Amino acid sequence: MRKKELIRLSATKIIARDGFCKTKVQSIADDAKIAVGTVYIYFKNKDGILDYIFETQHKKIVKLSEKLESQNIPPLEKIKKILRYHFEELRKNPDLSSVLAQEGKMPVVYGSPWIKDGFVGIPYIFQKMLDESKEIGEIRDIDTELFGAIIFFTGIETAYLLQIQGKQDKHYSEFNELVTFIINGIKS
Amino acid sequence: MRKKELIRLSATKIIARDGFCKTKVQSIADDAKIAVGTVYIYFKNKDGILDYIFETQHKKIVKLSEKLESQNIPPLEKIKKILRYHFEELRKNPDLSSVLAQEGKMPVVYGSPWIKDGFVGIPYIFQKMLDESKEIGEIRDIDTELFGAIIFFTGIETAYLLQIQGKQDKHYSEFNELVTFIINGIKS
Amino acid sequence: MRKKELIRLSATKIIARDGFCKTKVQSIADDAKIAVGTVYIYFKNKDGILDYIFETQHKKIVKLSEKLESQNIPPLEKIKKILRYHFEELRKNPDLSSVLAQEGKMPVVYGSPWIKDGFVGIPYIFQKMLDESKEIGEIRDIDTELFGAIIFFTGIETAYLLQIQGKQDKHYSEFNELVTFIINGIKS
Amino acid sequence: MRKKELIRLSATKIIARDGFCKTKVQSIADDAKIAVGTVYIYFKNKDGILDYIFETQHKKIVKLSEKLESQNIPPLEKIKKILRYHFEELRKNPDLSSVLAQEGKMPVVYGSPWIKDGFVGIPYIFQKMLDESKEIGEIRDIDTELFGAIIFFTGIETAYLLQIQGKQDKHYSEFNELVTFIINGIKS
DNA sequence: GATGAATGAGTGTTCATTCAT
DNA sequence: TATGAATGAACACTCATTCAT
Repeated sequence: MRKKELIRLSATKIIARDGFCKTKVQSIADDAKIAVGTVYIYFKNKDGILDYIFETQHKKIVKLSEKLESQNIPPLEKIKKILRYHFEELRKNPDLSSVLAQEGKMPVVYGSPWIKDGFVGIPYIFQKMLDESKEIGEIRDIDTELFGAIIFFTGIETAYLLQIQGKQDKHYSEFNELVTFIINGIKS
Repeated sequence: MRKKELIRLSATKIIARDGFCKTKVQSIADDAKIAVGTVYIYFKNKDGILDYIFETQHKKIVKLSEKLESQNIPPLEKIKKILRYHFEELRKNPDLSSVLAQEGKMPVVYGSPWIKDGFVGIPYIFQKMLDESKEIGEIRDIDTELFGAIIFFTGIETAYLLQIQGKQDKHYSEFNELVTFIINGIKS
Repeated sequence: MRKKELIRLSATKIIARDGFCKTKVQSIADDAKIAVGTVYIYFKNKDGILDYIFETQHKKIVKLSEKLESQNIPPLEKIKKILRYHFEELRKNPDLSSVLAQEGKMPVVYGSPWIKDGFVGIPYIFQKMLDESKEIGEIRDIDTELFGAIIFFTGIETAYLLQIQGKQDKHYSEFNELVTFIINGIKS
Repeated sequence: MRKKELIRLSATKIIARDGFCKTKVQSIADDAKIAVGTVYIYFKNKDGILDYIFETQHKKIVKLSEKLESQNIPPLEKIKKILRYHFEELRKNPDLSSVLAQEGKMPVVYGSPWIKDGFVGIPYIFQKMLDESKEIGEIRDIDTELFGAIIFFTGIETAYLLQIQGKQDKHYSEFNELVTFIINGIKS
């Protein structure tokens, strides 16, 4: 596999376990069975690794949302699809949900170069969809900026909670509960 | 003020700004205008300071929930009251909402000595209330363990989001939106 | 002794032996019988230690030259006195002559904060004295900027050469030879 | 050009700018537009590059001195000729004068394999010439070992000083001043 | 010979923690 | 209690060197 991806996967595993700050670059390298120095060929520094983890996930979602935009789907449905996709990703990679939940609000992330259209950009995508939804009367009059973010972070959080509550197997049904919760919570 | 409280407040301020791991004990001491050594009279170590921040907030909520238990209030109403109280606390101390949101899921917290009946204990309180609520048919048949945690963390998250979105002044109305969102989301 | 001086002396010893770049901060700390961390209480970084060594020597010479300025001494005599003083310093501390000779022309030194009136400032002091000397016809028409520097660096170099040629004991007579060499070299 | 020479020239440029210790082999390779690995085909290690720079210059001077030996020239004249040749070399390659002045007294150089008859050998050549000169009464009774070295290093130093004082164009006249300085300094 | 990705020992620097005052 | 200088283990990052291609 491409070395950079190898490092991303090992880093996700270790950071999920130890937390970003307590994670040693050496541990990541050990897990990836490469030398420390190699990490620094692909990443400027330790922060860069975390950035890349977020960036990768961010890109996937943005790509999906762009694809959905070109389709004629009701906005709430689009939100559901993105949530489902993201949820499925996190189910397949539980460590990722830990990292996103644990490190997703760290100041370090907000100082990242990709922040301009970064992870925080996804709440904005949700906001736009909620705006559309509001216009056609699907949902009631909520603060879409706030709820865009709430919905996004609640999604990550729920995936994380399922994991620490040992309910990985119920992912599918619990996800439906979550969607029902959200939709009922905002619909007119 | 009692030195220990002084340290807690300074620590909350600094940790909110820099994140726990990047925070230096020296910075906290500087902010509190005391010597580093003094911190170690009141706290076993750096982790102990974060513990104490969570513990303090936890105790307040447990105290309130115990008081509510002795009263004859519908369970959903109890949840609302606790959320409102917590929200009000976070509004008065925005740094606290940053700390709770940023560090509340860190492994470090889960390794803390007070964890047994700790911060994570609050979701359990919510769970019990949701169970009661479910029994009397106020809400539909949800996974109360999961939703106890979702509701609790969403509360903290929302307070944090209001702050970074610069909506401190709309705290009250946004809180009502959040409560409506949650109640609508779970009611039968 | 003051810790900072202790570090300066140990650093001079170790740098003379290993060269600045190959010198480990740990070695300096070991020699000074203190912890590495202590070095960083007194110095911003490793470069700062070298700066301080130069700065200290520079200040001594500037002080002497200021004292001489206030006296009614022929300029060539002033140069002799400064050279003699510096030479005597280097004889008492052979390691210092190694450091000044070896590191005195490194780019690192030229990037130092004290460079404005720094070590390179001493050649300028010599230049002024040569200018005076030229005016009164003591010496011939030389490029005083160039020879100010040549005389200064030759002084350091000679002290260094005496050391590596194992002639520390002949310091006094060799110094007189050097002075004669310089004076004969520039006089009218 | 032969790769080894290419590397020597690039190394001289980079070392003059950054100092030997701070110079990365990668930088030299970049400047020479070759791969790092290639450097290690022509040189055993990084020190070897510096050795070669000195060795090259040393060989030229030894060659010249051997040629001069076979001619019937007064010893002082020989010294002048060598100095002039060396000076001219340094004028054509200012980076070289920086390297020789900056690194010529480093312990690293004294640990080099070619040191036995190495760069430090040139002072010895000068010493022999001064001995001859002293015998025929051209110069006064000086410590020829010391002055052989002083004269040699002063030559390098002066070339270096001319460069940092921005007097490259005056090289010729300044050189004559230097020679006059030295000859007057040592003659009977 | 030439390459440059990979290596990993080595080092500057930080910072939680201690303890003599 | 309070102090803050001193400690030294720990860690991010570098870079000379190697070797499979």
